[in-house]
Amino acid sequence: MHKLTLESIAELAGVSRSTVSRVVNNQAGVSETVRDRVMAVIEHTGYQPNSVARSLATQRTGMIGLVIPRQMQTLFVDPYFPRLIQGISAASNQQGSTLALFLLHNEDEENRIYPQLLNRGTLDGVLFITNSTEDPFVQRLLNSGMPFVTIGRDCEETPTNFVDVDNVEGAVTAVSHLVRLGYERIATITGPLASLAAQNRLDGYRQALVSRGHSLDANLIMEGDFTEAGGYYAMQQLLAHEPEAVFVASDAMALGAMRAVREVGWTVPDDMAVVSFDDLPQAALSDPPLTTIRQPIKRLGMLAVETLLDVIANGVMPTRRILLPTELVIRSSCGADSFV
Amino acid sequence: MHKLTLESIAELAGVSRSTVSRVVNNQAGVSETVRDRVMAVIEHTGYQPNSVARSLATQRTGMIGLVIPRQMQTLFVDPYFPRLIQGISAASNQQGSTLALFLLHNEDEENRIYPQLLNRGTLDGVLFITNSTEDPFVQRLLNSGMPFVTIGRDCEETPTNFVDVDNVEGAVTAVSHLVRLGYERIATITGPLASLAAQNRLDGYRQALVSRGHSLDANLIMEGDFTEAGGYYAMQQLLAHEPEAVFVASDAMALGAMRAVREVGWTVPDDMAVVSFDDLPQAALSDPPLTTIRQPIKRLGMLAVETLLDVIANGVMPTRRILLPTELVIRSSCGADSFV
DNA sequence: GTGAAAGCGCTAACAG
DNA sequence: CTGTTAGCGCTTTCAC
Repeated sequence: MHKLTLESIAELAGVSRSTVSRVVNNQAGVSETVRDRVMAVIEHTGYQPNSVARSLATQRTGMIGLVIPRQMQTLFVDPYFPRLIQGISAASNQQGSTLALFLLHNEDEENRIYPQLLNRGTLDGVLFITNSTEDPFVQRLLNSGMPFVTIGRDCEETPTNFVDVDNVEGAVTAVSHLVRLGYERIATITGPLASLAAQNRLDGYRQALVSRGHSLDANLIMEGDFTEAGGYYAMQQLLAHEPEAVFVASDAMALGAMRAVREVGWTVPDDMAVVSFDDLPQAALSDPPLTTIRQPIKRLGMLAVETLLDVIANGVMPTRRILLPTELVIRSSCGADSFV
Repeated sequence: MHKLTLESIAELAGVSRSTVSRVVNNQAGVSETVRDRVMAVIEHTGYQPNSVARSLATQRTGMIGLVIPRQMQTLFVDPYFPRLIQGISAASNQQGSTLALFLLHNEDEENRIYPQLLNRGTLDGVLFITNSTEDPFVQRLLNSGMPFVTIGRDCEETPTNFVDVDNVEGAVTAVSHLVRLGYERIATITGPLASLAAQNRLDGYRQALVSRGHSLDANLIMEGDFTEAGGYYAMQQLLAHEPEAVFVASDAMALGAMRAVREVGWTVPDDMAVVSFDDLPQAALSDPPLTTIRQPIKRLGMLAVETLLDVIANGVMPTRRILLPTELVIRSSCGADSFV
């Protein structure tokens, strides 16, 4: 089997290279008969255009990069990453793009790989996962003119395209639910406040309380780190201040928090109502099952790709800033049952 | 800033395109002075060669594809995938390759994407994750002449390059440990036997018992599905046959199995010793902590990449068939403590 | 040591 | 409607 090129197909079909090119790219201006003849040859030979050559000619590769800097490697501990990447991959398959993955493990790799991503003409665009509002790579992306969309970064100052879950709204929903159920002393265990998601959820907590006429008590706010152990420890601190209910900024922390509650002989939700955030698979299986805010992670990944392709095709303006709504999933940890 | 090409650098440095190319590619046959001069211009302008053009000329893209067919989407439920992909990514960064990710979600996508992977000249090689001995894609890879390495597939008939954890040896180690501790009635909960890893671990269980002069009892072999619930259910069946110890083919199933043991009022390891497989983070945190076989997953990913690059550079012969050793991690679920 | 020239396989004006 | 002709940016003989 000889190497198949446009040229050889053209020869076999008795037409010129351009005609074959037109047929392959489904362009108008080819007669039915010729088109059919060429198609037949293509089918028969199993010809596939060389995408590298095409990229060189069109200055487009059809490839998008997913960049995950080293701070974000924490993604890998929970099921966030797998679901996100499934969404991203599904959308990029569907749109005919190919996905290049760049996990940066250390600063050296970042220094070596970032310039390559930006200058070598390999990528049509970049998806960048971050939750810091001041990652230096964003500035470099901006300077390079490379189309990009960030996932999980909403920054007021430099208007960049981003998609994220609406963490503020989710937290407001969670806390409002507790208020509605009649709890008075509502505490929160936050994520690490260096993370934007953690900040946003804390903001939501505050907004919900204030808008419902509750006062804020600094003793009822405890910083965690999104891990089970962190939630456990934070709850131990919190217990001294006797909250009736707590909004925990992640399911993993909620599991730890409930462990701490159990250990002092209290029960959830009777002595302490819990609402958390994420809706991991474990959330439904815990004892008691968690009332939590479900994040549409896979959807978020798909939307990120669609937004990026839109930016690539239609330019950066206007800036796309997309927040995805969350959903309150009511189970028993909040004590809603007793009110029904 | 004008577009930077070899041509423009050549002009700035007052030399020809070929000379710049030689400098960029670190080839011999350029005088010190000229080389330095060219280097200076490159540094100063920040020139990066266009990799698409280079690929077209060299017929190499420096890109490897990681293909995950739909059966393997189960990878995403446990921490296997994140760790594997971290290893793959680390090695491919280190070797200067770029990694393209193909998650195939359904048959349509497989049909559409497989031909593209094989013919379009985009990929230098493919890493294929599977645990079926008869995936049709392997045959297509073979026919296409595309260099590839399989992860998790050891098939005697068609000799293909693969890397995997040595599941047989791991299981032998686990079961031998139980035998050594003096247990007589040793059961096993297997993975789904459609999976090669599950088969291998069952083989190891049998080998260990037979080689130690124990007899095999079909009542002590129960098929699970690698999930917590599956392990729970399998153990419930097993309890009727009163085993003293059990080798469970995954940590997740072991957690379920221990739950079933607890529910009938038995304790681990006094009434039932448990050894499992994987060494997930949870294995150390369970009650009691699991004695288990640790798999070097990240290492496996790195090795897969190195093997693939070796195949790409040096041809498919001889066939590389690499099995990575596992490690027995002794904690308390096997009752070893009481013997120390 | 250095440069000229011929591709790599495709797209995209521009003619006819 | 179809073919001719330049490129896309780089590598790689082959002369000098």
